[in-house]
Amino acid sequence: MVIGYAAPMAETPRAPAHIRTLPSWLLGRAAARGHRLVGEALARVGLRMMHHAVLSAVAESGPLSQAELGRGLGIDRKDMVAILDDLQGEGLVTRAPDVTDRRKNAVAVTASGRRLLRRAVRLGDAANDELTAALSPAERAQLVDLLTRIVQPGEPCAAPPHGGR
Amino acid sequence: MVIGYAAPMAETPRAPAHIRTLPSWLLGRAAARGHRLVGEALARVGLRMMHHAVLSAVAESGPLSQAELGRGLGIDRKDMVAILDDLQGEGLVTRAPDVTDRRKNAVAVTASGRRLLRRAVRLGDAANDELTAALSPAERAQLVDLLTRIVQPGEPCAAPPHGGR
DNA sequence: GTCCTATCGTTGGGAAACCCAACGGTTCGG
DNA sequence: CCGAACCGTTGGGTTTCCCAACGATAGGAC
Repeated sequence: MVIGYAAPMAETPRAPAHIRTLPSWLLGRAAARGHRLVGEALARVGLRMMHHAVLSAVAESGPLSQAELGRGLGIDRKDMVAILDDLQGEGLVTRAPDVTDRRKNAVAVTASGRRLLRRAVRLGDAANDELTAALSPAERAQLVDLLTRIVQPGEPCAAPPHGGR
Repeated sequence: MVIGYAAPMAETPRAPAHIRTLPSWLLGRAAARGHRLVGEALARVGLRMMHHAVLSAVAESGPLSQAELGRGLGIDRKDMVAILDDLQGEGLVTRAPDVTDRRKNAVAVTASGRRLLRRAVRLGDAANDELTAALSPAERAQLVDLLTRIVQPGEPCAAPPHGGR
């Protein structure tokens, strides 16, 4: 039972049309490219994306607990431990017991952490420029706006509504 | 805790997170949400995202080889084997040796595969509607356009015309 | 015809991110 | 005092991505 098709398959190697119109698919592919670009850029200062995000959050919002960091960035607690182990091991952040709540670790950025972050920000920004090279500044701003509204469907997860007690 | 160093540039009253303005970060978060929503939806018909993508590509572009599928969808050959093993095991696609090139497998969709795909498409579309619920139709179209232009330049695994090793 | 290169499917390994569930230590309220 | 809830830690697991081989096959060079 041979299907009698005479198809020069080499002509259309791509384009499943339907899937390419789905935001979920496009988001996945675009995120993969962004992850690759930014990952390669940050690797030049020995950082990974998540490490960069944590370092940036700590440097901006002062001493934070690991749980607060995880909620704010959407990182799992398991991974947060490993990330902070790495950052602390390289002297980029400090993990000190919180004085007011001994359950928490007060994560703070060090001087060298702030210094490295400055370089990482430059590299990350450059990678993002390359990622959005096909977009005009206005289009990029629009993309950021649209994505922000997709990521936060209702309220940010940092503030759960009153009810689940 | 007041950081008292004078910012040389325009200081914003509050800069919540520099990370959240980076397209790469937003893309990652948005893609994660889309993956979760679509994944849950497709799970109701026993499909995963990649399985759905492969099934859709095969149903659209007729018999294809595994390598062509992988290039068109950006899926690794290793994973493609496993995906097709699953799809074939459930009778959704057939893997027959290509008559013109015995290296290739001619992957084709079956009747039940096409039937299941129809349901999967509806579920996937609904999940994407929920994903982009905060966007107007025009905004969603704009998002698709912007994302398409971001994904294009790289063209993940497309064969480079010249290059080589 | 014989080589040589490239591709195809398959198998192997590993990395990174994601999610869930438990445990001891701690805080807080009843 | 006791239970509920939180925190950090460790333990499972899954999925996607990338690299490198191997035998089998196709196409071209000679």
